[in-house]
Amino acid sequence: MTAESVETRAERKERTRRAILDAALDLTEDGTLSTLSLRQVAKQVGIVPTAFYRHFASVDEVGLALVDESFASLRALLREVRQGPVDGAAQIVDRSIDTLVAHVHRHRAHFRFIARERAAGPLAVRMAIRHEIELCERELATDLALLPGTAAWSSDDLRVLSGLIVTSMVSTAEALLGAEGRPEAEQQVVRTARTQLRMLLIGALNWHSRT
Amino acid sequence: MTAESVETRAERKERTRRAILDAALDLTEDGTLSTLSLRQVAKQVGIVPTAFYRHFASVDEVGLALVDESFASLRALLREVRQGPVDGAAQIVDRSIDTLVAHVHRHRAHFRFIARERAAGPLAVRMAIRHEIELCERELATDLALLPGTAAWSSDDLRVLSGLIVTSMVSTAEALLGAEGRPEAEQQVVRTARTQLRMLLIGALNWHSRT
DNA sequence: ACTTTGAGTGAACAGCCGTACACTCAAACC
DNA sequence: GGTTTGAGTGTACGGCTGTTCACTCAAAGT
Repeated sequence: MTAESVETRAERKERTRRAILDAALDLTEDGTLSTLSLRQVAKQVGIVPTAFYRHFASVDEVGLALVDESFASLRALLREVRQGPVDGAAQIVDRSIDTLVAHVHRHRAHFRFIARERAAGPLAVRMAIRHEIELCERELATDLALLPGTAAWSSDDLRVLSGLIVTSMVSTAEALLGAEGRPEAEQQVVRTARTQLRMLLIGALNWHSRT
Repeated sequence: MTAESVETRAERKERTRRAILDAALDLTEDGTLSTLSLRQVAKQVGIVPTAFYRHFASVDEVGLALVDESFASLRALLREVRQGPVDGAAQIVDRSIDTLVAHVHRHRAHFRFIARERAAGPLAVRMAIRHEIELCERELATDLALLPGTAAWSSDDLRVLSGLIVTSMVSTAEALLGAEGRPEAEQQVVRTARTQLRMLLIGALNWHSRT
């Protein structure tokens, strides 16, 4: 029988590649990308150090791949929030934060990775992350332009507000990671985030460009 | 004659200690504390590796000392801003941001260090930084309580607002570091920060606790 | 069936790492 | 003036690092 060769060659390669990414994600939980050694990764994956080069030219490239992955899932999250109904402001706030919390739970390792490397990673990785966050800000700004009340806003002011919101959400995500596994601390973070977003929204509603 | 022994023993030790801290600050410009090796530091200072232990038990302890230093100067900054006159809101915003910009220029290395290690440093260092930032938030909250218009605010809401402001200032500082040496980019960051703080202020002025 | 391809192997290398240990020798102390 | 102290020295060690090179050997291509 030789039951249908269960794994094609490309599949096996892809599986190893995934294993490398997962190992890197796991091993950066303590330490940075720059402290992550190729040999540690290889050992955890179960391959010999030199086999690593069949998949990536350096550890930094693994970092860039992880940035792509992380923001791919984050963009999926944002799309999800965005296509929801535009009901009251309070509902938008609550729904956004609930979605963020769920996503941080689901992709904790990715968020931790981004939070760390955003400030401390290799230059190329830092630049990639900064670029992705800027894309998020831009997308949010175009969405905000569609909201009632922002008709008279300058595009600069829209970008400023979206920057403010993104910054607040990033720091909320970081706080959630810090509250790991302590439900009451996490609830506190969620309450704070809700109030923060509402304050921001009130500021926005009373804002008039060109004052 | 033997002209007054120019350096006492304790002075010399202190000078070496400073040299170690400066070297660490300089060498972390590329890489993190965890990638910083005791041997690199020793070489830059001009001492043999083992002499390092006369001053610090580990690289992490150097990190903690640097956290102390950084926030000592930051607290001086905050005191300076705080004791200024309480004129119009716009003046407070402008003065705060100008002071921040000046301070980031003066202590760029320290700010870079904090920005990096806040997310990526050793656990003890991360905790120390988080604690210091929390102190800043608390002090700001008590100052905000003295401002007109916040009389009816709950203490929770005061903390939330001060958290929002601190977060915004931290991200402004990070943006300033990113705009290193490009004056037009830096001016853009300053303009954005001003608008952000004003939006926050408007949100605060229209806020009513317990809604 | 024969050839090519390429993921994974295994030994070897030069270099850096932290740290242990025994030491010097001048300032500080009594 | 003799003794103690302690910052800085020099050597040596085992362990981990990235990268090289020549290799196997089964799947894929022809």
